[in-house]
Amino acid sequence: MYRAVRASRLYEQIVEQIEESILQGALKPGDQLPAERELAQTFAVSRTAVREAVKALHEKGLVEAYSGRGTFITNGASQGIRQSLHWLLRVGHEEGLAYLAEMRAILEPEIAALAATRVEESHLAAMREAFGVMDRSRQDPAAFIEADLDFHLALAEAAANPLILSLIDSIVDLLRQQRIRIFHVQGGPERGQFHHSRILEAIESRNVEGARAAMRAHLEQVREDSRSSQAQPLARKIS
Amino acid sequence: MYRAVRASRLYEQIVEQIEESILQGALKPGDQLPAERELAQTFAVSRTAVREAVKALHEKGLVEAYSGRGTFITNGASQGIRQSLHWLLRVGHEEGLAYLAEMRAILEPEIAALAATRVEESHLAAMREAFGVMDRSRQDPAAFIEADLDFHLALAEAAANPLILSLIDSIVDLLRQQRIRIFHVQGGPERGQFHHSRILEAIESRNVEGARAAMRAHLEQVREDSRSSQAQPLARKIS
DNA sequence: GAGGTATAGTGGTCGAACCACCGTATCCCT
DNA sequence: AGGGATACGGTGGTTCGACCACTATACCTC
Repeated sequence: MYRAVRASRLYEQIVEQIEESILQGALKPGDQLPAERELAQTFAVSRTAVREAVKALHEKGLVEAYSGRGTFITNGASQGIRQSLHWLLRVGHEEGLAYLAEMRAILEPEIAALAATRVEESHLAAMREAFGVMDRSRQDPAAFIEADLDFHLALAEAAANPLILSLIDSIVDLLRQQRIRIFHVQGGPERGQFHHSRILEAIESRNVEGARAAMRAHLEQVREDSRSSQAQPLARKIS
Repeated sequence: MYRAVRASRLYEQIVEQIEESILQGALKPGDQLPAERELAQTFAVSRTAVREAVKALHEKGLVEAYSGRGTFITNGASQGIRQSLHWLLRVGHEEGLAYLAEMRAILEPEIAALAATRVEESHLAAMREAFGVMDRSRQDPAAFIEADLDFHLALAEAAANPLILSLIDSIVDLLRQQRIRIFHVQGGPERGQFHHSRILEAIESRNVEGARAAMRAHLEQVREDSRSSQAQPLARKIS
């Protein structure tokens, strides 16, 4: 059944060494990686091997290469999660969005609860800012949705769990691309803002149970709006 | 701020075409990808470009290459999630495990709840099997832990949400590597089995609230055992 | 028939060369 | 002296052709 593990794979060793350098702090996000030709010399391997290593690092989201400029370290460690979810969504087609919504329904209330215990002033400021933008953008779907996602992202940051943050970051990114627009249901933004304000208030007053309940109510409303917008597909015309 | 998106990147186009083939069903898991030299001819590019594409697909977890045999399609779409979590854990060091535990604490009770509504006989069989193995392995830490993880995995499968399943699958895989062993706390396995049986019963009788509560209680116990095992680090000696 | 041995095909690595692109320093013209 | 076109060096992207290590299979020998 099992096959002997081969330690070989030259480029993997290079990947590990570079990853180690990042972990040690020798390479920080934004730093430029040495040129491929130089790395090849350093590791005493061909440039091909180095390129494969860089390619792997790129796919992991640890590095970004710009032709003519160089390769730079990024902090997009959640890149891989985003891509995986993206793929799972593609193979899942329509049901995929339902699964994504279900996952949100599980995560977000607890995120709100965590946020209520750990929130700091900077997060509150970001949330208030996003809330304000939404208030001013009831006529601008794109801006409203953008701010909506920012709101949820700030909330996830307040929960202060990098793993969960990465997950929500990926989900938000997917929603941004899919451009869910339950938005145009009659009175949608108003109802959304009502719930947002309740969430914000609960977080501000460190009310754990209140935050959880408010988020649940919010998601419940979004789900119902989503259903009714499917019933009248005209509302989906807006890009 | 933004930079023009360059569509170029030859190998990315190849990646997309192959991904498309997989989505269309022309390539199914287990199938062998055409040889690199052949693909190069098909796409009318150099073998190098093909290799970079294959490398990218490999990093995404869509493909597995064996030297001397060929490259095969895999169904490990959650590979990327695993790697990302693995990386986030590495950069997070010690706290990482706490964050992981927190995420589990959020997900698993809801998974149990979902499972209670969707479970099928095959999942129940898998869970009973894992339960039985644990019962017979109170003296064998490795086997017990393995079965424990299987139990939680079967539960996640019963929840019938592929996104969540991928996540739990990744988390379980990480825990397997990290070899958490709260196991050796006095009476640990017995307490664990008590909770497992309660969870199993709740799922069997489709008791949503009961399943959620039982899982919460289980995780709570694990957390306490984990704390006390840190207090007496001797228990960590077992590999 | 059982054994080992050639063989052909696979992915992995190498090296050299060329391309397209970018930033900058330089030079020339005004 | 100032400002804009230009040349240059460096970077990643791509190509080619060759060789290596490995694997499975077919063949050949005993």
